[in-house]
Amino acid sequence: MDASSDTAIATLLLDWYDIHARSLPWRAPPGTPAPDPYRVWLSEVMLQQTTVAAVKDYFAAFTTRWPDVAALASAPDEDVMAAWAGLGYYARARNLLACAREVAASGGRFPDTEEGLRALPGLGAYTAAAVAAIAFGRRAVVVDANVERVVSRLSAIDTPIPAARPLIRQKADAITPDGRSGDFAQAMMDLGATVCTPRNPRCLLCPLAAGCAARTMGDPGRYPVKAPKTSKPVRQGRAFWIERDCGAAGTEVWLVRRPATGMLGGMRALPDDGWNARADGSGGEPLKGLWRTAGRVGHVFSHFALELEVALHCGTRVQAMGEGEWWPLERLDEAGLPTVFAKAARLALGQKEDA
DNA sequence: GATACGTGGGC
DNA sequence: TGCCCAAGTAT
Repeated sequence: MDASSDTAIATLLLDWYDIHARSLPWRAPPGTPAPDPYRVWLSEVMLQQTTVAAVKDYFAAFTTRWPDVAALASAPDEDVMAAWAGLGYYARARNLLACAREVAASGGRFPDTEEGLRALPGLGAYTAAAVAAIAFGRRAVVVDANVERVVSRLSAIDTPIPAARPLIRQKADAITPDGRSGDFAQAMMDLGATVCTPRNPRCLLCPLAAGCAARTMGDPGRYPVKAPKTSKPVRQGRAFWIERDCGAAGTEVWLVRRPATGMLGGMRALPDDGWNARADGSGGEPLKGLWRTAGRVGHVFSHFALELEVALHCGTRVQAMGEGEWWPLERLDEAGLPTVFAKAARLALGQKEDA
């Protein structure tokens, strides 16, 4: 593909975007001034490995509660972690706060260059390029999974990802125009999300179909080529649901805070028997007395699956065990439990209703 | 380069 | 139903 056709790709794509751009809460319409860098940054971090549909409510909640970077920087850790609960990849929330505080401490404005952005916590190559392009109009080569798919199809790249990444980046660089940087980046992502989809791409609607090698060869869905996935181990574990003043008004449950790093790091949780990605749980109940089983919940993490037995202890005047807090059942939805523990809680509460 | 790190939706 | 996938980053 020569330079003139590379230019043609950008023109065709931007013309398509002028008509078909998705309207999203964090986005400015095509050709209009860039949105607030805080909102661009926040949305990009939330969107890392996460679907637009899942992000929308969280983005609204965060921007309502913390309208600017100074407000977010001032928020207590536990409030931000709880607000992130359910969105996954919790290191993002920890890095989000660290980044907000770093920006706030250095004057309250985000760096306006890709290099400056890349130095902030939680901003890797993709996010730094995306914010530089979308919020600051900088020319940047923005490569996410959508761009990888579009480019690997345009050029029919047979090398599997991740080995193909340097070539994909080079091809993406070649078609990235000097102007309309933010629009171009978002146009590539919109094309990938709505037309050049992973399965059953809608080539008849694609503005780039005429120059697409994969389309010409007849099987665009074959790209990008990826290495086969390895299967996930299945681990066994137990979680402990401990109530005090069981059945009374104002019943509370014992919650702990997970260590700051690792699985579900920094999140509120039920006590458990130490299950992790590498081993089944092996610890005993944190409290002597009568236990019964509520049942099991299944949960699939990014790199393993868990079968979690939920053990119940319903006592009166239960003593506190180590670090943790008694949490009122009627406010449990505000505790910010990660999904696996929210499932366990639902099971435990269902048992109570049955009893 | 390989691995750890969540979750929900689509087919 | 189970597998694939998503606007990746840190180590």
